[in-house]
Amino acid sequence: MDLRRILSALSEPTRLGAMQIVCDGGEHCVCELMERLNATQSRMSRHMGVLKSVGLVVDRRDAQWVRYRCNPDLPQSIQRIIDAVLDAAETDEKAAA
Amino acid sequence: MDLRRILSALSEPTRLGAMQIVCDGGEHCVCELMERLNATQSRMSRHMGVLKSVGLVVDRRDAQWVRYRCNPDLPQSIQRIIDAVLDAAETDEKAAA
DNA sequence: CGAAGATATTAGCATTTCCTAATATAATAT
DNA sequence: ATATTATATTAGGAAATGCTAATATCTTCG
Repeated sequence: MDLRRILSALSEPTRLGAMQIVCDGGEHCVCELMERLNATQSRMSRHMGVLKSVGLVVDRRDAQWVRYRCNPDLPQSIQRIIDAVLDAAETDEKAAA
Repeated sequence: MDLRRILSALSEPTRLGAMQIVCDGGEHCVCELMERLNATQSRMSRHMGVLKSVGLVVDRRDAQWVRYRCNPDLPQSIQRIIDAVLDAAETDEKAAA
């Protein structure tokens, strides 16, 4: 778990948005993420690749889909960061609305 | 408070190191930070400028020195992120030692 | 005032990051 | 087999980031 790379991964808005979706406990295919985050297929796939490479998410092939979900085995110190960041992101969104 | 810029600021090692020092509750001049973080004057000054511009630290002129300290008025949602990140950084360092 | 110390800023360059467009791969359906 | 759907990867370019070296600013000291 490379803290620097994790923070860097979270600092990109589309990736942060993906984490918000993916950390609801469920699984989400790239096509769903693309649509909800308004991203092209290539961009979305690439961003999910980054999140996967730093260990924040895991994926699983399911027929023609790839299902992403939050990595359930994150170290506690990292999980606390994710929780705090997602909470702050949510706070932001409410303030903006 | 721009979450994206805050995470980006924290993702740079010298700046994270500066946050670790500056968030001990005290004040620290650039010359101290440069020395402890092994950075040139220009680099250190620039990095502190970034931390200041995103609101993570505040500064104060004191004779020929500029004293930096953690911004004491951070929103709680941001403070939680800082705490979690500094904690994870410390965990990392202990693991590496 | 002129020298010295501390900090900030500028200029130029190298590296990284992110994007689009195009192409490749994998699985399903006809 | 071929077409379709979903995803990944590649290539090329634009923009952002970080560094060094040099210069400017501000404050103290003699």
